[in-house]
Amino acid sequence: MSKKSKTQYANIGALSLRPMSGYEMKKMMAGSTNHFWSESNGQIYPTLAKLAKDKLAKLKTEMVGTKERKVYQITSAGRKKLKDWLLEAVEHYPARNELLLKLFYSQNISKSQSIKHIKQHAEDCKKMLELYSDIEKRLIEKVKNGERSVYFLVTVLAGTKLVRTEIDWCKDSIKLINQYAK
Amino acid sequence: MSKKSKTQYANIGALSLRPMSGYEMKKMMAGSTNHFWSESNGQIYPTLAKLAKDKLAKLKTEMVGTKERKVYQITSAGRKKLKDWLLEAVEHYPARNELLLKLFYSQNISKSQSIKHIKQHAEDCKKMLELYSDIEKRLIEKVKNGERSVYFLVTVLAGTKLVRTEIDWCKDSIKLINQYAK
DNA sequence: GTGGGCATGTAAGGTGTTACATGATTCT
DNA sequence: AGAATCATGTAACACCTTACATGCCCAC
Repeated sequence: MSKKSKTQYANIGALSLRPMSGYEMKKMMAGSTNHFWSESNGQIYPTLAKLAKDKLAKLKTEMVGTKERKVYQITSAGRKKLKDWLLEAVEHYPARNELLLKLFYSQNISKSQSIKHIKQHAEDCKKMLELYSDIEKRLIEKVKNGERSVYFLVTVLAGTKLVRTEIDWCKDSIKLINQYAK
Repeated sequence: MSKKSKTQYANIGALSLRPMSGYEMKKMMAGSTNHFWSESNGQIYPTLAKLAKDKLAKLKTEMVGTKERKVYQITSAGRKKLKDWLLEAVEHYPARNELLLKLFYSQNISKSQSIKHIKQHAEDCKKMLELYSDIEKRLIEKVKNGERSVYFLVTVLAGTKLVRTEIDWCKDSIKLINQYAK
């Protein structure tokens, strides 16, 4: 059996911020937890239904014209479940990184080819850094103004710090490869 | 359908270093690619068999006493397959990080509780840093002595740089949470 | 003699993605 | 009118891990 899924908790967590529909949850994840957690529709909708079945969330169907909109609201049992999980020790996922895997075996190709991948990665990181930096700035302001966003801030800080390091690593690696690879 | 698996390439890659049995490959991965790529027996053995079937590797069964030992050797078709993949653009995996997920929703618990997770993570990182640093030192020596290990070095460098950054981030985050969380 | 490392493999089962199906509403 | 967005959901399928099954060999 595989490692216990954390999807359920990611979804109760989202509902702990405010009541939401599946569609909104998807958007919300794409906009704020995307760099460390994201889920597809194939997970969100069934999980939300199960949450309601297990009384961890309460379903309220709103009508938008003739179209329904299913808004889920966390229950006290749901909050309890979330807290219990938050207190549990963090489990580690074996991370996979295809760039590093390719580099590890790059003796088999020319240095210009392997450097191309690294340069591309640096570009990608720079784009992400721009994005995260803006969010970071706004969150720092919010936190200083007394809003309770420290926890959002620390997750974004992880993003900015790590991509900055990756950009550094790209530079160092290119130098090393240029100097020492055949 | 899910993203195309890279398992096959990880295994041909390993065979590009030297002929190996499944058992050795497992050990080898645990010892050197573990921080960015690892595989279980349930993947390695069937993949190796398929590689032989597809003529990407050649199987030689050695006898150790009465016990067989299946050593796989990369073929030229295998090398070609590996090179083609090495030249392809890197695909990104959506990384999941349970610590960040927990922190994101940690308004729901006390700051001492959330800080506990971060401290634990810092400890874990420090252990990894020790481990990686040793390997890094040895590889730097090798590279300076003209051995072709630059590519191994850059992957280890990614490890050390990133965990160092994570340790920094832990410190910063603890401060921020202490100062601003309720 | 027994525990641990060597060595190969399979079965079961959960996880999660992609792609599809469907249709209303709103913006250009 | 047509495209984009809102909105919900399912089916098929690949992927990967865990756990098990099996048995030899060697050192203590």
